[in-house]
Amino acid sequence: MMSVRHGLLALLLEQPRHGYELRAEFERRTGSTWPLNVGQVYTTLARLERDGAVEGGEENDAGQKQYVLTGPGRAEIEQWFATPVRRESRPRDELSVKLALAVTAPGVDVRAVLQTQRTDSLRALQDYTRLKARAGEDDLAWLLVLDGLVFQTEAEVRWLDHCESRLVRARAAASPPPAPASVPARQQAHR
Amino acid sequence: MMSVRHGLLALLLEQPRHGYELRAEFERRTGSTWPLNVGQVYTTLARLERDGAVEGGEENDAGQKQYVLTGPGRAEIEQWFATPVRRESRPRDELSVKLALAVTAPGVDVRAVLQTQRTDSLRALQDYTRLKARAGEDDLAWLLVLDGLVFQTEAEVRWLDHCESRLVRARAAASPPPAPASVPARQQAHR
DNA sequence: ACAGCCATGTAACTTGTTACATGATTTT
DNA sequence: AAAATCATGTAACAAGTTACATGGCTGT
Repeated sequence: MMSVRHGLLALLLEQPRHGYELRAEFERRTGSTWPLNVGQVYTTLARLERDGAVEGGEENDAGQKQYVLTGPGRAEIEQWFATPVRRESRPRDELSVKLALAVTAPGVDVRAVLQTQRTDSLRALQDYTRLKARAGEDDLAWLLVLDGLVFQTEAEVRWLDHCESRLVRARAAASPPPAPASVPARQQAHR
Repeated sequence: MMSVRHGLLALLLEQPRHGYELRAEFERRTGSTWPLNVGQVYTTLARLERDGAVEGGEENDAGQKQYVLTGPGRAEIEQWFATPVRRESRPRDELSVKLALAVTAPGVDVRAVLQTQRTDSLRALQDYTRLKARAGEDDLAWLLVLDGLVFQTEAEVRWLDHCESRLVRARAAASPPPAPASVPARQQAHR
């Protein structure tokens, strides 16, 4: 995490900016996915100033309060860019947790959970494709983010399919003793 | 988010349990990825009790404080299973943000960022494969989680490659005017 | 006796997030 | 004049997370 904190630092690496401008830039780059509340920019800036990463003294020609990176702030953001994002440092994946617990929870239809999620993920995929068509060639950052969403969502759908087939195999192995090879037991087709 | 909260509720759906047991079960299902601090189980249980989702009155035969689901708690967890995890409700993806901002940040070598991340992701992929080999066939939940990590990480690597080629294309389009078709400019091969 | 696990909890903190208040400037 | 946008901020809270305190019980 700390995406917002580091995001703001990264924007300040380009030039001094004021709060409202930071929000606009941040949203322009990352697209309207994950909209950023303006209030959060100010709270985050206050925390950054508290930590000595930025300074927010001087005012603009207009009455706008400019924030500038300090030395430690520059070090922090450079460190961020130089360090890979590790999976252990990311928040727990809610979908993984859900499925891991759904497989043994009583009264929970895992197939239904999978199906609901797949439907929604496929719908999301369509949305992204539509957005990509509308996004111009110019906005490189936004295009990359969108591509990332597409890649992630495609992987999610593949994983859901994979879960389903693994579940089927697990149940086949669990409930009936190995069926005779000659009669390929007709699973009940519907429901 | 709320993975821990809902995770605990899901475990309580199976049977009443006490705090320490909840941690053990949670970690067993989701594997040692994202380890769960015991303290967090108790803070989360306190919040769940505050919200009327669980009740933690009775003590075990041993001196263990058992927690049980309440009606509203049951409703909440069933709602969780019935609702897909939407991308908008997930935390901002730190890697997406990083790359979106890296492409225009001055003095930041995007290729280096991509390369560092790719190296780490590939290493993670190896770790997961090793873990999968060691995990028994029995632990279905843990296997599914691991598969999820593999799918996610593979998608990430593909995305990083995709970003690199898009960057190359964008720079080719930006810096030199379209090269004559007859001389298929030999890109420098190494480094 | 000591190490180590079982077990429960609390204090303190971080980041993320929203709802609200307030005013200036610009557009309609 | 009214509506919208620019602009700054604060109060309050949610969820995650860790470090620490405390005690019982078990095996060596």
